[in-house]
Amino acid sequence: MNIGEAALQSNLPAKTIRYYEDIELVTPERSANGYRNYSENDVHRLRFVQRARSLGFSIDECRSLLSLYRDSNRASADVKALAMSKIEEIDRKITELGSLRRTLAALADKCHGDDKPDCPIIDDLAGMHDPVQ
Amino acid sequence: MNIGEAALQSNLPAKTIRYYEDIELVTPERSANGYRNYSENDVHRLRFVQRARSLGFSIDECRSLLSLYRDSNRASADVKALAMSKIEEIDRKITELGSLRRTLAALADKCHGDDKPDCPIIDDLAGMHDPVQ
DNA sequence: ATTGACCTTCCAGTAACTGGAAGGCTTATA
DNA sequence: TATAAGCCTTCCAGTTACTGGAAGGTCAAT
Repeated sequence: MNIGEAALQSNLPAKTIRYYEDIELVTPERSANGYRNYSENDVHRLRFVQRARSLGFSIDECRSLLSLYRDSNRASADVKALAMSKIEEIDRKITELGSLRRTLAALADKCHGDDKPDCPIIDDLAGMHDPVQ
Repeated sequence: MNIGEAALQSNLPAKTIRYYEDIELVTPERSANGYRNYSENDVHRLRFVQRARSLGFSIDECRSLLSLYRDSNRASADVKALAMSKIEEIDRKITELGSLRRTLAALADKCHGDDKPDCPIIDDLAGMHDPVQ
């Protein structure tokens, strides 16, 4: 099938699919007219990548997952390890965002948010020093 | 002062500071020998940016914040609005990451993680279809 | 005079696309 | 048969916020 149909079936923009061919992630055959010709198998792989990407796996991790996917002898432990390290990464990010949020919320809370220039947020960013310029 | 000292005082790599000049975020004078010459004021601005960046503000948002900072007539409401929208953004990200985590954890939980090929994580990514090649 | 630490510019690469231009192919309609 | 719409192609450039490295100039101390 042409790239447009593959895009519909994989829920990915055609541009992205071309990009995936560029980086040799999913490489279709070509039809006589030079159009990309995606097999069912290719579309499976595209969908696979689409799901993995939306779960936060990087392209490189998708590459690993795809080769684990293709390799019927792979151990499920390998896949689980990838997933677990991804979970840890997510936990780190959530913690970081949480502390970011607390800081910002504390600042916003102190700021009266009216039309007067006095602003604790700016003061904090400025390190409580004299205003610039 | 030279860029090295400005780097120390602002807690930013020299490379990054040069980049900030490139994009006209913080633009120092030059000494006779062509070296960048950072004033106290410049360093304030660098620190300001460093703090704002570490709070998750984008470069463009830093630009807005800097001009609010410089403008003694700005309303604190403007700054608060920026902070609040940043907080909402953070909340969205945390929610997203949380649901990602739940999905991955559920998958990892179902996966026995041994040396056998049967793996629910891969099966899910594959959309439970036939394995690809 | 020469080392070493600092500074300069410029070029290229990162991640993962996205937008747009210029042009070829296909299919339907007038 | 002409042509228009809607696909498809490649290639180039831009995005975000830096980071690395090469080639070379400057400064301070020995």
